[in-house]
Amino acid sequence: MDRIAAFNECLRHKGLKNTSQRMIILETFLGSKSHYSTEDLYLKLRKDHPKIGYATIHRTLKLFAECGIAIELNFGDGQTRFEPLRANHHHDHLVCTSCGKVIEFTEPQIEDLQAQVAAAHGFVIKRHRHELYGLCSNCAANS
Amino acid sequence: MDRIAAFNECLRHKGLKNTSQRMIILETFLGSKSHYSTEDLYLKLRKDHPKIGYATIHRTLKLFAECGIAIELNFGDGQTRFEPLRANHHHDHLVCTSCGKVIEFTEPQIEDLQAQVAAAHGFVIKRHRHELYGLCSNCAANS
DNA sequence: TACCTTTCTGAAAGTCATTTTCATTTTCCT
DNA sequence: AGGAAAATGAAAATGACTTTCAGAAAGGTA
Repeated sequence: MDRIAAFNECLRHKGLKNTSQRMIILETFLGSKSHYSTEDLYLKLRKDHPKIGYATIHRTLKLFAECGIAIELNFGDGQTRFEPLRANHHHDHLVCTSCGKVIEFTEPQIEDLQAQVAAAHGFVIKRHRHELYGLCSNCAANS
Repeated sequence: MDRIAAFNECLRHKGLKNTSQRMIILETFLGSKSHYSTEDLYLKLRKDHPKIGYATIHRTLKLFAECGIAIELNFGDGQTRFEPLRANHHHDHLVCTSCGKVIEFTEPQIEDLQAQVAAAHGFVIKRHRHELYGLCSNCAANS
């Protein structure tokens, strides 16, 4: 099941309706590797779909997160960003605090250790956030 | 050097002044294990020091972070929290999404792996955020 | 100690991302 | 096709945080 089908499934499950706006937003959202804020996506969509309002885009991004189509990211700049989620492709982030570049990484050993830590405290983990902030190779070289 | 002395040192270094409000806020802040939001600390201080304003408390908490007395935490609930920082005592967090309980953990192997990941991408890490969200043992048992 | 420049403070106003409201439009079940 | 339920978009509201500003306090200097 691709992500568009998964979203439709989620809408049906929640008793919500499929609208042209939601499809347009979903396709644009999936068709990029970016980490969109509502503002980013609003500006991008405005070119071809000037009638779609900011509130609708924000509501829809939150809905994507609820449906498991996207995850919310917060890199501490005051804006929530949304990232398209690929099934079975969990990853964490390296964030350059100078140029804003974001690199994804996966480290199964860290995942294992996390699970051990949680188990040691009796926690049942639902999700986690792991972000490394610093300078990317370019910015480190030029500073 | 204790943290009060370190704070005074930082004030002097920045050319800032030591005021009674800053000392009151610092002592209250250090005298607790909590993860304070500005609001939390404002409400707590209001009992004994009703004249200290919200803005002063928030400015002071930010200043603590700049001076390395505190770190800013963001658990995704829209409020920034500040945690007193002990020298040489880095840790990460387990957060219960049901009751709000926060447990600190340390896992040196994870720290090592992080450093390896960063090095593999040429990143120079300045700080990181690692939070595990789920249900604490109590909440897991009662759900 | 008295002065005086700089920084602080508190209240109120301002920002800004996000959320809600509400009148109208659209979806989709029967 | 008809109609209940949900969605939309514009505007207003919210809430955390930040800034402004006039008076107060700190702390260096003479």
